Amino acid sequence: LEDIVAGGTPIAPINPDQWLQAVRHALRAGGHRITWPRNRVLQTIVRYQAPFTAEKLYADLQHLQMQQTPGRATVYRTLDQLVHSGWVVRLHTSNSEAGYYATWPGHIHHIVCTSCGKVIAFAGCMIEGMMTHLARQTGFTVEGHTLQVYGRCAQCQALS
Amino acid sequence: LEDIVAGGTPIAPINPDQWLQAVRHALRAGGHRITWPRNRVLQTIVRYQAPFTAEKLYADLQHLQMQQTPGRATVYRTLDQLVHSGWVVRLHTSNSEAGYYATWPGHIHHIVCTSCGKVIAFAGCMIEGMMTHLARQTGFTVEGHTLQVYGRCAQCQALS
DNA sequence: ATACCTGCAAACAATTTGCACAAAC
DNA sequence: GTTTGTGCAAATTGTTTGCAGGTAT
Repeated sequence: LEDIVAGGTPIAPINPDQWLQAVRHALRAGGHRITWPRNRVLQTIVRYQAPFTAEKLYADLQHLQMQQTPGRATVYRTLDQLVHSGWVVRLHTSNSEAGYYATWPGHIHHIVCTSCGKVIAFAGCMIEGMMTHLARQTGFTVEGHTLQVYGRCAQCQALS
Repeated sequence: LEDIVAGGTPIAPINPDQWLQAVRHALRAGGHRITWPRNRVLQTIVRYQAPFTAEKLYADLQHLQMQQTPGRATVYRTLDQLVHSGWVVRLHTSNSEAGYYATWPGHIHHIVCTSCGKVIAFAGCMIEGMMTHLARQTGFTVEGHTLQVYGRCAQCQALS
C-alpha cells in the first residue's frame, strides 16, 4: 500500500527526437506509412510546450509557409491515430474544443498549469487502490478511469 | 492517511423530490426564476436512471405531448446553469456529445456502468493525498481535478 | 501492384446567439 | 415595471466524410 500511496512521481519531459523516432516506429509497426504530411504534423506536435487544439495545429502548419501544407482532414486524422495509439492525449476541456498534447503511451496522468499550460506527467497513480476498494463496496468491476489534474506551476505562482 | 485511503464510500442515490426542491431553492437564491419550462426540464432530468445527452433530453421533452414544450435553447441554457451550480455533472464522453446526470453539489465522484449507464456516486476521494504529494514534488499548486471511473455494475456482470 | 494516404469541399451535428415577446418577482 | 427567461430560426463551430487522384512500400 505504501507504494501506491507514494504514487505520483514526476516523469522526465519528452525528448522530441526520441519521441518522433518512437512514434514513427510504432506507426510503421502498425502498418501505417510515414508520409510527408504526417511527418510535418508530428514535428509540429512535439514542439508544443502546452496543450494545443486541432485547429491551432492546422493553423500553425499553414503559417510555416511551405509550398505544401497538410490539409485539415489529415491533421484531424493523424491526431485521431495518435490518440488511439497512445502517443497523444486528448484533454477534455470545459469548452467544446478538444485539447491535445504529446506523451508516451501507457498509464500516465498529467497535471496541467492553468496559467501557462505546461504539462507535467506523473506515474504510479494511487487511484488503483481506491478502485479496488470501490469495486468491493459497489459490486462494480472497474474497467478504467480518466483523471485530469490542474493547478498552477511554480513559475506562474512566482510571477503573480 | 488511513481515512484518505479508506475513501470511496458509496452515497445513497438521489431522491427526486428532495433534489427538485433543493434545486428550486438554490435557483431562487441565485436570483433565478422558477418558470414552467425550467420545471419541466428539472423534472425530466431527475427521472433519468443513466447519463443523458442534451438532445435526448430535448427529444424526450417533445415526446411528452404537452401543449407547450421547452425550446432547445432553454434546454441547453438550463443545463448550463445546473452544471455551473453543481446540480448536474457534465460527463466527458469520447464522442462529441456531452453526457449529463443529476447529482448533489460538492466534491463527489461517480462510477458509471459501461453497459447500463447506471451511476453510483462516492465521496471521500483519496486523490487529495496524491495531490499534496504531487504539489510537493512538482511545485504546482493543485487547483482541482476531474475523475471519471467506469466499469460494469454487479447486475450487468450477472447478465453476461 | 496494392494498400494506404491526401486534399478539397461539402456535409454534419452539437451547441450558441440575436431578437422580439412573455412571464416572474 | 424591471429584470430575467423563452422560443424560434439562423449562425457558428469543431469535426467528419466522399471521392478522385497521389504515394509509400
